[in-house]
Amino acid sequence: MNKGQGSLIEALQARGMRVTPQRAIIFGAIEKLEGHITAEEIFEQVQQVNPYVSLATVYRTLELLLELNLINQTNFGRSQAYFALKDHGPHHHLVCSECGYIEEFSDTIFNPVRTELEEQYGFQAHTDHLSIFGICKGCREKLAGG
Amino acid sequence: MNKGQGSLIEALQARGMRVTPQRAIIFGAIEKLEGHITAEEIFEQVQQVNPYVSLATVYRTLELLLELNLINQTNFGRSQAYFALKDHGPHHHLVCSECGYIEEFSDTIFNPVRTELEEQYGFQAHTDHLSIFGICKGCREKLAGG
DNA sequence: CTGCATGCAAACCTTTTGCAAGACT
DNA sequence: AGTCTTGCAAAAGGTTTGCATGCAG
Repeated sequence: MNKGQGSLIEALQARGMRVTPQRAIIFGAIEKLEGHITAEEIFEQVQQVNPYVSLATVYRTLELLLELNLINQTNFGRSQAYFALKDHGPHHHLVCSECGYIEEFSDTIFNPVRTELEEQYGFQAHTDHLSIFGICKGCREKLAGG
Repeated sequence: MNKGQGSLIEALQARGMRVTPQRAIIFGAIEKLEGHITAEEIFEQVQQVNPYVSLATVYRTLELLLELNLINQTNFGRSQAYFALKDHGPHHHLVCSECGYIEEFSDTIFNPVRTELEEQYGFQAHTDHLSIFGICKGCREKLAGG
């Protein structure tokens, strides 16, 4: 599923979109940071490669990637948006309310829920990228212990 | 479970917090609007009672209610925050990506998911207020038909 | 009376946008 | 060459904050 380095460039080219240096740098940053990252984080990473790329361009590029369905956007209950490459299957996140730790888990766990919603409400759920809050293993042990 | 009118005032008094006229008006607005409402909506409703209450106070009061765990905050994938009284049991929302329609469903549907997360990840999930996106019944029919 | 709450306005943070200049195909 | 993209800076939208004043307890 993972398309490796340069996948975003190829994806863009395949759709006949322009691959500008800025976009290439931004793609590189996203691929390097790999995970759920904010526009600001991408921007900082981009700055290290070329300080003349603007934040506006980062946002515009993210918008483009969203339109092309190459990344997805979430906000883990926080004020900024988090972005991630869509290169490793549908999944969701456990977000620890104590320490902020984020762990992935597979979408398959939601299969029964999806079925239920379909049957009960006629609702076709796109369980794309949920964030479930709670207490992670580590924090539970810490809290229990002391 | 529903504590009826005035419940917020009582809850505040019980905790020894001040009940100012502004807070009373804001509480009234929240109880009247009953549902998932934005700070702005609360503000507008409050204005109809007393136009001298400020938006800042609305926000400060909402913050207070959050701290006291009397309301919860969600953002249905949108930029503003939505608030709701915590007076009718744990539940979640189906948000239609087509028409914006929002429907509630009970938390019990997540029981298997919670168990699974506990067993697999040691994660204690607080499935408080999830928003699941998808296509609602009405829109599915419309899309299928036309 | 005292400290917490308020109003106002300005600050803040994240994201979006208008416009002229520049670069990709 | 023509169109799409960029940078800059300003605007926008939602939320928070500093400070002097006012009111609840």
